[in-house]
Formats: sequence, C-alpha cells, structure tokens
Amino acid sequence: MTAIAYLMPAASAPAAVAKPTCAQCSFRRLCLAQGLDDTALERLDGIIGKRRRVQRDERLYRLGDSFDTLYAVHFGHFKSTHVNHHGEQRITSFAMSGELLGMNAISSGVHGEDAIALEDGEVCEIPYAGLGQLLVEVPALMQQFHRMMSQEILREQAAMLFLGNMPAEQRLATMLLNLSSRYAARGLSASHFMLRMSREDIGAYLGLTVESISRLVARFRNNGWVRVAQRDLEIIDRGALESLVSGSTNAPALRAAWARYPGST
Amino acid sequence: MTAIAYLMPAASAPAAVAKPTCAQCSFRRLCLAQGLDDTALERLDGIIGKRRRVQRDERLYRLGDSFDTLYAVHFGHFKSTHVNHHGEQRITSFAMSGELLGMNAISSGVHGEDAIALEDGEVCEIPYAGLGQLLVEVPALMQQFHRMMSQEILREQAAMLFLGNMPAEQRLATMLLNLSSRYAARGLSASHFMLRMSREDIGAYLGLTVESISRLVARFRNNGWVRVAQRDLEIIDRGALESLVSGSTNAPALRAAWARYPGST
DNA sequence: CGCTTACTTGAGAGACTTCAAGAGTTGTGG
DNA sequence: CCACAACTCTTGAAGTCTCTCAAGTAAGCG
Repeated sequence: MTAIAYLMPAASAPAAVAKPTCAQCSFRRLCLAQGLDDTALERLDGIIGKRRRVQRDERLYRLGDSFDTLYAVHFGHFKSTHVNHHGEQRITSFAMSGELLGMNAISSGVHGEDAIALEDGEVCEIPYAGLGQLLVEVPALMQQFHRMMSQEILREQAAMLFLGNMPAEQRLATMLLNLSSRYAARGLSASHFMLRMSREDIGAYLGLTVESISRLVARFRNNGWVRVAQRDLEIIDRGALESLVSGSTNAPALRAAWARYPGST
Repeated sequence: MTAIAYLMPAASAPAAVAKPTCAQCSFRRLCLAQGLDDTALERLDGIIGKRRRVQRDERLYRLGDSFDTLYAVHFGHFKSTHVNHHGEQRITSFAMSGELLGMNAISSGVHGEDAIALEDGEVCEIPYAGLGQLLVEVPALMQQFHRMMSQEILREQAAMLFLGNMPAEQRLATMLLNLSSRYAARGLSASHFMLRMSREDIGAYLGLTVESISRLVARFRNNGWVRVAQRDLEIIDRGALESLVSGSTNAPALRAAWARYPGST
C-alpha cells in the first residue's frame, strides 16, 4: 500500500502513533479545528473518542446503522455509496483528509448510505452528542461546523449541476480539476496524483458507465491533456481541461460552486 | 393569483396581517420552530427581522449578494437557480412553506445562486448573526437547525442520485411523488395540486429539455397515471408512479433518501 | 504461473436532444 | 368584451451521445 504515502505527511507517518491531537494535525485548517485557539483545540481533542484505523474496503458505517458519531478523515480516502436493486453502486461523494463524514445522518439519526474506505486509512471519531455540547461553549467551533455543513450542501449542488447538465467529457474534466485543487489545498501536487478510485467508481460518481470512463480517459490522453498509467494521473494541459469545463454549458455556476469548495485554490 | 390560496391556510389569509408569530404559524413543525417551547418560540420571534412580501419573479437574493440572513418560506414557492454562459437556467431546488433558503451561503458568506419567487409569497427573515447567538442559548433550536442543514444535504444527494442514474420517466415520477408528499405534510392534498413551476423549470431541475417534459407529461396522461390540465395536476394511479420509481435503477436508496425528506409521509 | 479483477476497445441500439412548427393560454389595450 | 401579442406548451423528425453487449488485454495476487 505505497499509495497511502501520497496522503500521509511525514509528520504523521510513523507506524506507532503516540497520541495524535488536533493541534498537531496537519489537516487542522481544513477540518473542524479550523480557527480554534489552543484551549478550544484541547477541548475538541477531549471529546474525540479515538483515531480509528480502517482497512481498504472496510465500511465506516452502513445503510441503516444508527448515527451517533461523525468521522473526520485523518488520512486515506472514502466513498459514500448507495446500492440499488440491481446491485449497481452510485457514489455521492469521495472524502479525503480533513473532510467530515456522516453529516447527512443528523436529521434522521440513521445512516442512509455506506461509507467505504478506498484504501487503508484513519478517521477521528467525533461523538455527535459531545460535539453538540461543545458547540455551545465554543462559538468558533459552532461557526466552523456550520461552514462545513454548508460546504457539503454546496458540493452536492455542484455535483447536481454537472450530473444534470454536462456532457461526459466535461464531467470527467470537472472531477479531475476538483481532485487537483483539493490535493493542492493539502500541500500535495495539483498536477500529479493517484486516483484512489477505480474507473467503475468514477463512473458511479459521474453517472456514466465504466466503458465511457475508459474511453474518455483514452481521449484525454490522446489529446495530450493528461498522462495516465493505470491510476497514476498527471495533468499536462490544465488549460485544456479548464476551458472544456468553462467553455461549456453551465460553467460559471459550477466554477463558482467549486471555488467555494474546501481546498480550492 | 388564486393559486396562492392553495398554500395559504385560512388562518394566515387575511390581507392585513397583524403581527404573525412563529407560535401561530401553521408551518411551525416543519420549520426552525419545530420542538421549541413557548419561551423559545418567543425568543425566535424576537430575532426574526420581519415577514417580507415578495412578488412573482422577484429575487430574494442574487448570485454574488453577500449573505447575512436566512429566509424561511412562509407561503409561496421559490426556485434556486444557476445561470450559465448560454443563458440556460439550472434549478437546484424548489422551496415551499417551512423550508429554509440560504444555508448554502454560510460557508462563503456570499450567495452562489438566485432565489426567485415562483408566485407571490412571503418569507421570514432570520438574521444569521442573531440566530447563531440564539442557538447557543436554546439547545433545541440548535438541534433543529442542524437537522435542517442535514436534510438539505440529503435532498441534494437524492437529486444527485436520480440525475446521474434514472431515465427521464423515473425522474419525473420521482419529482411528482416528492411534491405530493411535501404537500401532504402541509395538510394539502397529496393527489391533487398545482405545479407552481413551468415545464421549462421542471426540465431545468430534472436535467431534461422542455420538449422531453412535455412528452413525458403526455405519456403519463395517456397511460392514465395522471390527469393534467396545464399546471393543474391530479395523480390518478399513484401505484404506477411508485413502481416506476422503485422498480428501477436505484430505487431503494432514493426512496430512503426521499423518505427522510421533510414532509414525507 | 495461472486465476481473478480491472481496464480497454469495438459495433450496434436506444434515449434524449435539437431543430422546426404549430396549438393553446394568458394578459392587455382598445 | 374582443382581438392581438407574447408566452407556454405540444408534437414531429432527424441527429447525437452514451449505453449495452461482447470480446479481448493488462495487472494484481495467490
């Protein structure tokens, strides 16, 4: 699993982690801890149950599980999936370091999807009850929590826009640029990264078939826009991808939406 | 504008409204006020700026407007729209009584869409700063606010699922059933209601063209599933619509998602 | 090294869109 | 109250994009 190294900064790499804290975490400014002072950070650490290791393909929670804790991704990637009668999988989001999983279960108290690890990873367990208590006492934390919920709404809306609107080429370009900016926000390369998900997963997210994704990737490569070897992807001609996205159907809205996405540059 | 009467209960009908309060509001249990005791209700009323009348086609806010207040729909319908370079409109949601508008602007402080009245209506202005203050003091209100944000995420996800997945027929059926259950939750008929939006708006929401919507509506009518005269719609064969939605691609997830939607029966 | 899983590529079919008119409604001014 | 204009909606025919079906190839894993 060398792939993990891509998203695991040196600081948090050691196999035997002492007792990680939000204060030390390199993804602090992308997460709930954003904008908190030292005292507040300590209190947040206080309610975080534990850092939980998860293996590839392990489910963080399943459809129907009762909700009582939010998960902040420490490292690794996750997908949120729905499965239909035909056994087909549809993915509503991919989560990476600093992002929160489970917020959509607050209203009902029950998870409406599966959260599955795309690779070995680690999450911070944040008991929702404890968080609620802390929000009242730490206004900055409440503000940040609301920002993150709001951002999640924006994300889904941006996804709605491209699913309902864009031709396949633009959907893929949009996704690649989105991944790129999120990696950049994490101090990683914006132009060269590993796709953590299969072609099938990409299709399940973009509303396309595996075959279409495969053909699109080939086209992007043939056009000289990207260099691809399996899941290793390098963006060669970012401008081409950008103009593909923005020259088209509803680009302004989309770009505006993605621009507000956590981690965009 | 006789159409308004459909969503304006007798209690709130008088032209000269004295001083409406959350306590009196018939949509209380669908809105932020849900679960609050009398004292809390009064405090919520205290921060609500005013009830603002809006006319058909009026914009509650526009793309780029700075965000400082949330809007609760008192009566009337609204659409949230994005416009692209080509002048095409895409709709991310339709809002009706008791639903909150503007939550997606919390993260950036700027509205990323236009909210447009589909008919004359009224909204309650909820200053976000004041609300933040009150959330700290009224735990039940904070809980309810989080539930509403969470529900909004679920809504967009459900929309994502059908946009990326379902053929046109199922999208329309899903939307009609969703409207139906939301009206039912408001004490209105689940089987007979007015479509507040144009065919074009429906298309802009479902990711289809006006022509497709028109053909679909005709097909539904010819199949004896609905009776339609302009925007007056009556569901004749609910079972047919339901089996269309659930017999298909990703029904379970979708139904689960819609089931958690505010107002589902 | 063989098996399973993931990805690629081709050809034909189907669904929705686009383009083009035409019909029905609604609103307005004489 | 009617007539005309402006929308909104409907319907048809051709075109396009993506899917489905069907192999075939490459990679990962025991």
